[in-house]
Amino acid sequence: MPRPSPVRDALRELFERPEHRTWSLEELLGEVHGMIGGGDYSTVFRAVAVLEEHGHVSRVDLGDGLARYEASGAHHEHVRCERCGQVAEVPGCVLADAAEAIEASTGFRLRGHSLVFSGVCPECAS
Amino acid sequence: MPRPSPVRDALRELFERPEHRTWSLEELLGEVHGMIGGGDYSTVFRAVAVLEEHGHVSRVDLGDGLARYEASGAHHEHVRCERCGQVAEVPGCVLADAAEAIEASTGFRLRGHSLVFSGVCPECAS
DNA sequence: TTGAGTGCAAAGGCTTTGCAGTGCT
DNA sequence: AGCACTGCAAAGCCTTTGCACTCAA
Repeated sequence: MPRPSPVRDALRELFERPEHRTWSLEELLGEVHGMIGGGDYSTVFRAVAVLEEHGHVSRVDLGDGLARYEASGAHHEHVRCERCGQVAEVPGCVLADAAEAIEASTGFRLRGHSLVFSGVCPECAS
Repeated sequence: MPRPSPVRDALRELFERPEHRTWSLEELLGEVHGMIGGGDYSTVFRAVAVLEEHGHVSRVDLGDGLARYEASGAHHEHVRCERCGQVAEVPGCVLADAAEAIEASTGFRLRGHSLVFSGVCPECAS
């Protein structure tokens, strides 16, 4: 039996929050720090790696060179502002229908996809 | 007036080839080396940066941590094999229709998107 | 005692940048 | 001479790993 893991527990709790957003490792570290008053970058890194292996979280790539993680489950895409980096969510999955056609045309057996829209958010546009 | 740039010229020629694929910096360096017998990683890097600024090529993120570049123009998505890393193209753009709905729901003004499907290619599946 | 969980520090891998040399213009 | 283009080398940034320590089982 594994011994208690405050860091991983904090992360698990974090990812169970109703707000479904993406977290970079640094943001996760900050949250963990606030929750248990400790924690280390590498520990967080390893903890999310375990959570990812167990299917609790998914690593997402928003194209800004940072690894981000989100709770598995409700799948959706993201929009990232080219100017300020703000990330918003796109409700619903736009691609459910496309998958089948793509499998037929490429011969690949699809298992996932990563879609990031980029543009300018309302604040930056004004 | 800029003086001649063998590296950039080679790259421009490379990106004008009919085969429309993505290139990592290392692959580009290899090609350039084969074309003009010289070239350097950083030179290639700066050359594609210029080409990108001028809108001739686009940087694409396939989610494997490598920067890749493709000729601007015909836009399409990619499928990357989770096992061997092979990249295939998805004919047509699946997302033309979705953009408008997304702008309405998020308030972002969209300028682009990055979509990568992942799965298992025919070779790896067998 | 044994090994999972941690921290600290350092290694890796790729991208970017600094700088001095070279050759057009 | 002035400056764009290059190469080489080094700096940056994140991610990932090594190692030694602590503590529950």
